[in-house]
Amino acid sequence: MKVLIIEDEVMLGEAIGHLLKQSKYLYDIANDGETGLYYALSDEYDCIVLDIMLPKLDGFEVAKRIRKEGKNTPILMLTAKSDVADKIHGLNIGADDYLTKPFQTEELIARIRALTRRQGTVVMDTLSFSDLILDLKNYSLSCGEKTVGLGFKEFEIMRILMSNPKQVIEKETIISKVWGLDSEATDNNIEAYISFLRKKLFYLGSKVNIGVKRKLGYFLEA
Amino acid sequence: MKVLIIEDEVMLGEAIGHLLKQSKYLYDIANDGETGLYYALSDEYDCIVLDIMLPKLDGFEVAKRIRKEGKNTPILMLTAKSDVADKIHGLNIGADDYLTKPFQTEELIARIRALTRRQGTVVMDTLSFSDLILDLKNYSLSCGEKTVGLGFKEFEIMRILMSNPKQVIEKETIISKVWGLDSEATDNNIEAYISFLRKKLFYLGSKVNIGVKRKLGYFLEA
DNA sequence: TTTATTTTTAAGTTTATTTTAAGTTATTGA
DNA sequence: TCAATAACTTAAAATAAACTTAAAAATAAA
Repeated sequence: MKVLIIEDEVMLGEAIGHLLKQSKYLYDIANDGETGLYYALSDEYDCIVLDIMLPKLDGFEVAKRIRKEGKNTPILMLTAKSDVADKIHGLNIGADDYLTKPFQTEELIARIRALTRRQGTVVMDTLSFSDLILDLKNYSLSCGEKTVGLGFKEFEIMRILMSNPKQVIEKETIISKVWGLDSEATDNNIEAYISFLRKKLFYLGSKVNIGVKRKLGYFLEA
Repeated sequence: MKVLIIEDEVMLGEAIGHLLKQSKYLYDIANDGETGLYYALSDEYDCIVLDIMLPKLDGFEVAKRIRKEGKNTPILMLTAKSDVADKIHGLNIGADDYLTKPFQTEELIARIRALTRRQGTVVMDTLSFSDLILDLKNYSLSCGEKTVGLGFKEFEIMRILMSNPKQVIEKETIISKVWGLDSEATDNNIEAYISFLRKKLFYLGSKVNIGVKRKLGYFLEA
């Protein structure tokens, strides 16, 4: 799960990021409306935390354009004022929830959790493919009796592969979802993790293996 | 948008279908688990409404097999009991949402709408000609039961041929599309790949073969 | 802080794809 | 009919991509 934070107060942005990380979310931060919008449209995020007061493009404008592009990524708006008019305006424009600064950290996390939960649905807490079960709650992968814990990045990669089993996922996609859009990560980074994951699949004795399509990407096969 | 209803109570199935029709959805109905599963695997549906109590194969089993085949079509499970254990079991197996009978019709439609919304844009992910299917997502070519993986260049060539079946594609065109405009590649390069592809078509047992027009290029014929 | 874990880096190794090339077969037109 | 040309097939060589590791660096936890 990945959250985009659009917030110009650097310290606050980092603080939110830190909180999210502790709750096992990935995140990126954009410091102004323009870059924020650009990131938001990339489709990498499961939720967007959006400040209203922003340089270049204010939060309302950002939200409006995101919706205009047909994206319905959940948006949680942040504002300094507890102005009801602002709130209504934001919700009309397409924000999904609203939080007034200053806020309790638990409150923020709770709201993000609510938004990232699939609309009107109970959260799914495992993903499965063939004989594998990926536990989204405690970051473990199991096959029959055996279970192994996965590191953060191992987990994210496995999740991407297991949400689209048998489909070739481009390395590009994996890098931008796991390391971030503007990351320095190279193919070799992915390769190392794929190697780690394969070792774990072997240990688990699973029938599943991670296949590769040269020049393209990776996929799961039974 | 098309929904598959797997429900043995004929009246209920029809009623759901009727509701869906009013909301501009297309639908098919299967009356037992076995046919339901068969339909589900055809990849035509954007959402599946699945009863648990079913003849031949129960809903849990159907869901499990759908996921095992790597399909992640959203599944909305229906059940008569409001049993929590059932609910958890269903979600673990890969259902995306749950609804207890009897239910409000608005509720059903709202949930189906939620499940079909997050799917995003529909992309064409296969090309077909005669008995061949080229899978653009996992770079494979299949005919009936058999499937072979294609390498990058094999795939690109096959894609060009299959997008213009029966039309003669000049070698020039193939070279510039696959190797690049300013490449050093010779006709012999293409010939080698055509040979590889023919071998694979033979292995697949397809009726299709790659024909040649001397001095011009190649084409597919049934 | 120290310790443990995760992540990155980098080099050497392996492997799949791609190219080359030489021998074979088919097609064309003089 | 038979050169001549074009296309076919194949093995083996070359190349580029992917794999694997160990070790260094960074990060989180104690």
